[in-house]
Amino acid sequence: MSYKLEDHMALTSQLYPGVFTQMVPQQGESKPRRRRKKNKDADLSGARKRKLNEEQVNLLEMNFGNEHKLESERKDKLASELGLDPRQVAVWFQNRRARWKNKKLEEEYTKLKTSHENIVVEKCQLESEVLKLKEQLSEAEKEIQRLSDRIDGVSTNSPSSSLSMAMDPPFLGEFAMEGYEDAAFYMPPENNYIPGMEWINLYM
DNA sequence: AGGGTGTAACAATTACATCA
DNA sequence: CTGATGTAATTGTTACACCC
Repeated sequence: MSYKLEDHMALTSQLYPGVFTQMVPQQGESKPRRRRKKNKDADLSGARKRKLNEEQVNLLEMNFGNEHKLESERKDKLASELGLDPRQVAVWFQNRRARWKNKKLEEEYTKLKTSHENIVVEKCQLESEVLKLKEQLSEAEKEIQRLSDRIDGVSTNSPSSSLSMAMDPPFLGEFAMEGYEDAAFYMPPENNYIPGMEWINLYM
């Protein structure tokens, strides 16, 4: 039989190479599953042979490590090597794939959770920085207001001066320096630092 | 084209074993 | 003894290939 299941599966198993993803999950109303009866006639005579022994599990694990998918040829070979029914080998692989998938999902969840936590921390840091900057901006605005008021005061005392002249020292002529004790106002220090005006550096 | 059938894979569930 | 947990096995569903 030229069954091209692999071709179809290749498209749907991007997440877990070697393992087929679920077909479209059944959604909507889920039909009640028939319950299996307890097997009261279970083989109570001698060993139940339910648990696989360590050697069998080791070999199965090794094989699973190489390839999660189990072709029928490999299944039969493994089964005869392990002295198991091929059906048991198939079931073991099926269950093992389910466990592996669960583990991967858990890992993925942990990764996403960590990533989310980091982002939350970063968000907090950014928010506190925004608060700080807002505070600085407010201080700077207050400072501007203060200076502006001061200039207004100066212009009231000397009718001939104007705001533009006050803000533009070269036009103050020979009285320029005497009129202002606080030279820093128009001649910032070397480091350009003005208390409460740190923000201005952002634009310089 | 489309319905029937077989097959393989999977999720969900059950049954049993083991351990604290 | 009992509940929790792990795992082998079963059941039901889905998608696909193939045939008529």
